[in-house]
Formats: sequence, C-alpha cells, structure tokens
Amino acid sequence: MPSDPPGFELPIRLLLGFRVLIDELHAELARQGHPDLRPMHGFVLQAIMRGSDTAVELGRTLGVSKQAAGKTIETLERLGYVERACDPRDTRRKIVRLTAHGTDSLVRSERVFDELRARWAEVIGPQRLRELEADLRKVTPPDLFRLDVPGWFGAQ
Amino acid sequence: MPSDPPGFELPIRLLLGFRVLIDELHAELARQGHPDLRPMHGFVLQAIMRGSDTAVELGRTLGVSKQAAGKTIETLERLGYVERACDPRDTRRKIVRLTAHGTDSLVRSERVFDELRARWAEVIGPQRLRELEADLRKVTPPDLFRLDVPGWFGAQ
DNA sequence: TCCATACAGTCGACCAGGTTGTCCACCATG
DNA sequence: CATGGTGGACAACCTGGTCGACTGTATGGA
Repeated sequence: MPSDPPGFELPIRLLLGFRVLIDELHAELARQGHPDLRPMHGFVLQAIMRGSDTAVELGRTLGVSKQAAGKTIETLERLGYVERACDPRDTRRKIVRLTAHGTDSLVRSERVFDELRARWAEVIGPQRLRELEADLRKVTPPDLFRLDVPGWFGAQ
Repeated sequence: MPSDPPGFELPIRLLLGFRVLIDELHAELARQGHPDLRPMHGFVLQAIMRGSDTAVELGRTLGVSKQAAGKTIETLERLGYVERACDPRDTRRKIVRLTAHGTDSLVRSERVFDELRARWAEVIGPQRLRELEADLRKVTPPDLFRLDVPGWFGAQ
C-alpha cells in the first residue's frame, strides 16, 4: 500500500499543471499571430464573448472593480482584440465587442487547448484523464467562468 | 463511452482546485493567528526555510530579481515572519531567518494542507486521489519549489 | 412634469510588486 | 594590493489592482 505524499504537494501540482498548459498555450498563440496576448487576457476575452459587454458587467464577472475592468478593456482595445461602441438605447453605456482578431485568438485557443488535452491523454491515458477531470469537478465550484482571478494571487 | 469535455476545462479546473485549497488554507490560517499572510507568502517562507537565506538566493529560487526578493523580505519582516541578521563571516550578506511566528505559520500550514487533502480523499476516494497526484506528476516539472510564480500571471 | 436616485464611465491618487540600472561596500583572487 | 565579482540598497518606472469623487444619463415616483 503506497504512502500518501505531504498535503502541500497537491496544490503545487495543480498550480504547475495549470501553468504548464497556459504557458504552452501562449507559446503556441505567439507563434500563431498573437504574441502580446497575456494569460489573463484569455479569461477576459472569454468573459466578453459570453456576454459581459460593458466595463461594469465585466468587472462583476471577473470579480474586480469597474475601473480595473475599464483599464483592461483599454489595453485589449489598444492591442486590437476588442472595440467599443456607444449603446444607442442608453448613451451612458459603451458596448464592448470582440474584433475579428479577438475572435481569432479564441478560436485558436480552443484548438490548442484540445491539442494539449490530447497530449495529456497520451501521457496518462484517456480514461485516467477523464477520471482526473471528473474528480476535480467534485472538489471545485461548478461555475467555470467565475474565476475571480485577476489580482487574486498577490492582492490585498 | 463518455465524451470528452472541451480542452479549456482542464486548466480552469486545475486553477480552481489550486484556488480552493489555497483559499481554505488561508481562511484557516487567519483563524489560527495568521490573518495577514498572503497566498504567495507561503511559497516565500517555504523557500526561506529550505535554505534560501539571502535576498539574492531567494530571488534565484523564486525566479525573480534580487530587488523584488528584497522587497518581499521587507514585507515579511514588517509582518513579523522573518528577521534579518548580518553574516559575521561576510558582512555584505544579510541572513534571513524565520521567526517563531514564521515557523508557526509553516507548521500550521502543513497540518491544514494534510487535513484538506484528507477531505479530498473522502470526496473522491483515497485511491483516486493518489492516482490524480501521480498523473499530475507525469505532466508537470519535477521541481516542486521552482514555481516562478510571483508576477507570472499578469506580467510582461 | 420634475426631481431624486441609481448607474456607467472616467479621472486622480494611491499601493503592491514586479522590472532595470546604478552605486557602494565588501570579499577573494592573481 | 589592485581588480573583478557579489550582496544589498536606492531610484525610476511599469502594470494592474484599489478607492473616492465627479459627470452625465436614465428612470421611477411625488
């Protein structure tokens, strides 16, 4: 009967696993025409695509202030991933939309993630990978897109 | 035969798993007398305990500049987790040591991590948990303590 | 109809934690 | 004993958060 590892290994392995996948994703995205996309931009673009179309809404989804969301939108606008337009029905609001470049990055990310998952399946076996995902689903919150991730790690 | 989930679920589950563990650790640490310890401080204290006893050495271990390591040490010194003393054999060096408070936080972290791991084992089964850890070991770098994590997520 | 309130966005000040560059004091070697 | 490498500190800067204050635009109730 195998002995259990110390408890601190588990969170570190989870973080390293995340890092490996995200690092490889962004190395590949850089090769495919998206060299200045940062890890967190992916989450932001996902949130925008899924309907967070204003700074306030995006801030709520990501768990940051509307000002922080506004700054991130500004960055992504400067990089050409999103564009802003006025809402004709409520002139206070500015609607954020993905550009073709932004959509392209998400399409490519999706494909790369699938490829990376297939590589993991080769290493640990497809059945074990499905079990790993199923097990993680049991111990993590159900909502995939409520990450609260920006500024979480070092934040106050 | 079950169908595979989209590839992007895997990294998010890994990150969420990490977050769940770290959030619960720090909630418990706050209850046990360490309310102002931040997630990344744990990694820094670990690195110090494992022998990174100067700013330069700590920076090398954590993958950041010596200046950044120095700032972090300053913060932990202000919070009472480490103390600095001059090296009598090399007056340039300032040795960083854990205080009793710092050691206490690591001892408690270890215990809490073990408890959290036991809770996961109850949910998904001890054998499945060991398999999960073994599988992650196959797809992540071997060195647990070379995280390069400070400033990684949003960094340039 | 008008006014009070709610709300979207922006600006400014601040902070944390990273970076690079520079400098100084010290050690170690030839 | 000069010289090169090293540990630490300082300054300037960047990013990406925070909060508070302010503007302008709905919107619903008196």
